[in-house]
Amino acid sequence: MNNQLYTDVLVEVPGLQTDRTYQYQVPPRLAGILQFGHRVKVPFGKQKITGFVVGFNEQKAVPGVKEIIGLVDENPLFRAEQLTLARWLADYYFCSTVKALQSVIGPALKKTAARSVARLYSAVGPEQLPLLQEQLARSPKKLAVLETALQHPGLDKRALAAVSGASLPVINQLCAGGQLRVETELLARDPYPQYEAVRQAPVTLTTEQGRSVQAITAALQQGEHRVFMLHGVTGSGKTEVYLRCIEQVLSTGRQAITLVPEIALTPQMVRLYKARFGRAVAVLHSRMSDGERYDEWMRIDSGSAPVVLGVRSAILAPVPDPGLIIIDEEHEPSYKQEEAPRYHARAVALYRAQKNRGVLVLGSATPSLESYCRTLSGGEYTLLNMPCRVKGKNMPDVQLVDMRREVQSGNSGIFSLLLLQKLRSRLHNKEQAIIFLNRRGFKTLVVCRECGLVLKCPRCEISLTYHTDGRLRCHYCNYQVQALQRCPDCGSSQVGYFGTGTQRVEMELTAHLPGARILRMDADTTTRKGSHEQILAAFASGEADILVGTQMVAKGLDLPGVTLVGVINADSTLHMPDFRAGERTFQLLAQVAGRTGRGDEPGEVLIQTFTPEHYAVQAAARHNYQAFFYKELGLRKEMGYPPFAKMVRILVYGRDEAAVQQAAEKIRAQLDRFAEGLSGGRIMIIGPAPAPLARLKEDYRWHIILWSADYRQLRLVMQQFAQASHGTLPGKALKMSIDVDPMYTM
DNA sequence: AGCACGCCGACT
DNA sequence: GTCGGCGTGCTC
Repeated sequence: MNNQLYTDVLVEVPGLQTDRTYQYQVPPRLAGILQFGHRVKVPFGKQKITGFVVGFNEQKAVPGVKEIIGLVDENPLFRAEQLTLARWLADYYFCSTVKALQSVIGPALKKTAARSVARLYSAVGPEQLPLLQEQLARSPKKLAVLETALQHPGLDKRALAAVSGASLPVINQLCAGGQLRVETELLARDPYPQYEAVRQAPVTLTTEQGRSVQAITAALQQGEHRVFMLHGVTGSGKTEVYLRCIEQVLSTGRQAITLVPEIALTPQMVRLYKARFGRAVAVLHSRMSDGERYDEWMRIDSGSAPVVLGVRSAILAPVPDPGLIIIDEEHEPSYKQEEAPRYHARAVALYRAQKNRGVLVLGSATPSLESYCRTLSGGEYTLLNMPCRVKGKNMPDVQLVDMRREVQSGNSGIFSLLLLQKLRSRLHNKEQAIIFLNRRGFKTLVVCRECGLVLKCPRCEISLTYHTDGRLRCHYCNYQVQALQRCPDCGSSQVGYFGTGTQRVEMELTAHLPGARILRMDADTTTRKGSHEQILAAFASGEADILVGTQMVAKGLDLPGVTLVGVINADSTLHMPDFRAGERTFQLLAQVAGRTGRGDEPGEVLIQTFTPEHYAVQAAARHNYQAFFYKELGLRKEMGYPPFAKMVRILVYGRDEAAVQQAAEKIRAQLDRFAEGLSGGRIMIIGPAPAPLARLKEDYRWHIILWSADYRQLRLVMQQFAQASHGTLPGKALKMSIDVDPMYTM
């Protein structure tokens, strides 16, 4: 259908960040065969590289046009919509189109030889058996094989050998001689073959669930683009709402994508979907083999799996007509890809839903500020509230312990007296407890242990970080001040640095509670695959009294035998040098506070903190999202941070610190020049400053952060910069990354 | 990424 | 005088 002579190819050259296509001549032997979406081998300079066919021409555009060498795959790998999506990604996130395309068609590129079986059939019919017996009188093994093949058609080689008692070479001879016919059958890998659709007794929806389902299905029937924010506390039954809505969208002949965070995509979750939709479900997650993912991808592409359940990258799946996209736990930072293209699955979902007149449902107990503020009056999202737990379970009691008082009364240990007392009573009653250590803080954080003051940058409201040169620095703008001996607020000399590890907690716990059986779960004890589950299983079966762990225990908090959860340092994430520190602390504490007490016993939560009056801590303790939201929103507005602005972060990194700093300074000067030429909304540019993670894997890291309420202006600056730099830096040892809407500024 | 072109220092 | 340093630029 295309008698085109020339083709546009998007080339894949490492180190070359270009959105240009290159024209190649179509050799006669590929005329009529070469199609849009084909992966091809092409000459490029002196090398041979791969590229993707993205267009055709009748006319030569370049005098020295070269010829395509050949096809890499038999079939095209993508359709026009997928290229459009890749182009959007490349444009929005300032990365090369090939890189974006490679992400969009990821699994298709990793095509592994599909598993197949060679089934064997006798080439002669049973009526010829007497004749065979005569012919093969001197080859009893061959005869036995053919007789077996007649009796049991369709065995594979090994089975045929076993049943007939012959060896494999005999069978191979028969195949070669044509007496056995070989049929190759492709096996589709099904990663979850054991979960088939089972009819269940229909669940009766709560009033709130019913209302939410009705609102969403009504929109689905209208076939209009809408966005719903499903704000439901943990245990309010959001999943059932999702399943009902998917049923509805399937009935209109369209498809649904559900995204869940990595840790939530457990076998139980898959079982739930498979039980409702059976083989219609395709699952995509990072622990699958390339082959399994490829098979699921193809089932999606062909339309035979209209229900997609997966992690972040599933938002790129080749679903033909996604009428419904659901993002569960939409606030989770794992939806942001931390390598190019640095996309946020929620942003991609919004794009696809808009383009496709689809419905987007964002579910969370602790919605991101970005999303929730769009439900306010005048916003474009519709809020659906589900404030109650199903079956009338109550939220657990949360108590705050002021650690400053503990210090004042002479207890400078990790544990408050109250926590120790409660732990002892749990041990006595043979109940279990979890100690949650919010460790992801910085040892270099400066805190007054008397009044709880944390030193902050006067310009950025970001916590200052202690450097070994004795100075305190802001990792946003590079503000510096000499380290203080005394607290500037209360004059106390009890100024110290934060940092408590799980090992130390475990040790001190053993000292305080001799005889208690303690399990530790953190990055050190969960290196092996599955060790995470093993530790939780051991704890669930009562092999230990206390489980000590970091973030990752948060998902194991549903254990019914647990009646106490203790949080050691609620503050440590609070004062991370990041503008989202408060939001992340609230989300974490709210999650902890919301997850216990699912058994019959009411759960109890104890949060130790140096700043009990902090709004994020207070709101989490009271299960009050609104209180947190409005306070945080006010602060963001004051500072002009997202969601009131769009933010872009440029990170420069490399082995040579001086070169890194110099390059970062050059970039800053360049950005200033680009920004100067614009009239419009103001663009804030700070840095270059050493990134909070100033050194990572041998590389020194400096960054520049830009933000503006006027996103178009910011884009104009960035577009000029991206064009000028081509995504690369002069000097071989220097690297750069551009992060649009960064989740972390570390 | 490779590989060319191109303009300044120490060698036969 | 030339050989070669790797800075800058291009690859259909």
